Amino acid sequence: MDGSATGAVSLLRPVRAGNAFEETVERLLQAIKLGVVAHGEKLPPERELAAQLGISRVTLREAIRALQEAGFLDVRRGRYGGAFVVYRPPSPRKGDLRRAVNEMGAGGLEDALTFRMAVECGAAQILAGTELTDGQRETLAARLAGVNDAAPADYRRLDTAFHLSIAELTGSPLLAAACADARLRVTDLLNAIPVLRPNIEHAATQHAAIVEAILEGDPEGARRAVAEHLEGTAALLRAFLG
Amino acid sequence: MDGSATGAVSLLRPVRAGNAFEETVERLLQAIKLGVVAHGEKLPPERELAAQLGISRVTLREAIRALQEAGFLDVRRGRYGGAFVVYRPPSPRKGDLRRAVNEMGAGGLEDALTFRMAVECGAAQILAGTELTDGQRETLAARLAGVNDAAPADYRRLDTAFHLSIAELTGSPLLAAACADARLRVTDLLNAIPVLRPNIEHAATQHAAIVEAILEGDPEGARRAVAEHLEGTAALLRAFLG
DNA sequence: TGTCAAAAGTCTGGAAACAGACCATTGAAG
DNA sequence: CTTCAATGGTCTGTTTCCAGACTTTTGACA
Repeated sequence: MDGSATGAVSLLRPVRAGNAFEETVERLLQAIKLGVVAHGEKLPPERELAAQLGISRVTLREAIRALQEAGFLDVRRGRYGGAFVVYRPPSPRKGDLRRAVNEMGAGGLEDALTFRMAVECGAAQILAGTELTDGQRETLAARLAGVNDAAPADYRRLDTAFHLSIAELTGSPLLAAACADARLRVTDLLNAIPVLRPNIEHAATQHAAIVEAILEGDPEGARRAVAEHLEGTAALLRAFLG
Repeated sequence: MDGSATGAVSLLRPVRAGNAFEETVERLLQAIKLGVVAHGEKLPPERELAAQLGISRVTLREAIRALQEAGFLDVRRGRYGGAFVVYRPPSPRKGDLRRAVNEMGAGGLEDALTFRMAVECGAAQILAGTELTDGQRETLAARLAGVNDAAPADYRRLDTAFHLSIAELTGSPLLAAACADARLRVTDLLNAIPVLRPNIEHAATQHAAIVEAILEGDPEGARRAVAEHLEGTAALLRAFLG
């Protein structure tokens, strides 16, 4: 009477995310845009990076070359050489946001926001409910300070670092990966709206509340603070979408 | 001073999950063990399934053959033929659980449980915070009834269906996929412990509480109910681990 | 100023995966 | 009892991807 109950939502999904080359380009681009590898820094050596990504050096090199030709990387040979990030997030222009939303497809925006809400709230709540070591407390404080001291050009990057550190501190790689994934899905959107003074200040207050709740060991409070913060971001996006 | 702030936790992870063949075998096996395709039912036709999985028919056929030789599938030709599931979850034996845990590697158990806690709680909370249509309410009630009426042999399968339907009803495919993934990571563990009467009854009470909170639109309550339920499952696992 | 280690660049043979056409089998329906 | 559509089974050529050996470049350091 029930049959294939689960609707097969997840088991018939693609085994491989298409083409290895394209997937690699995408991944590297995310690392660059997200600031995992900051401007002026270089990617790990090809051999090492290929191993980490689980692809052959040939495929990786094709991806790197594509990014080089697109102006994201500057590749230098010889010892002390490497693939250097040559990219500054451009000032967002009108229409970028709309375009980014369209790229996500129908329902993609709500999906991403819902997903992010679920995993980030969960991470904060869990972290607040665990005993923290001094080292963990310091890391959290440092990341918070990092965002607060950020120059506008670095703001998104350090904001990302702050959010992800919460997930990482839970000690669950799966949860951390989910939060990173969620963040990735909204990066293009966030990069498409300007970094405004009042928004930063508002976010700073909320960030502080999140950290406070976590350090005090208040799971409910931490969850609520993150939810409020993310609601704010979502509202901001919707506002810019008019 | 900050550098590669995010620790690169997620961006240097493998682009492809190894071998397409092995990955496909794994995926199909999960679908079978999880009961997405129940005993006696058949997989979709090869051509269709290959398209859904994003792989070639050749690769899919290799995977099907492997599962056939391992005794999970019975493949019949001709019209009305197909790959029929021939598998009954065996009664768990002592030692199965330990083995399953060891297969997950160090830290894998806590990781999976933490991840599941975060995403399932998030899904329930979000669902409880949205306006539900009559259809959604009915689906939820039906799944709850399904678990309660389940024969022991079907219990895990219908329990899975219940849990996943919460995530699916949020309307966020990403969240649903995350919950499915979380569930998958504990299926082997759950299958390794016996389905005992008192546990089922206890779970039934908790399931009812979850549904009630969701239907009443009580996000906090829904979250708490799911958390309690999952804590119970986790405790059960730990108990069997001694 | 020469050395040399670490990095990118190049090449080749082979394995994995794919696309698509075609064959063989089956059992329900007419 | 014949038909035939749906399904699994097979084959061929192509593309993608890989593993690994080898070459070239570069700049810090002795």
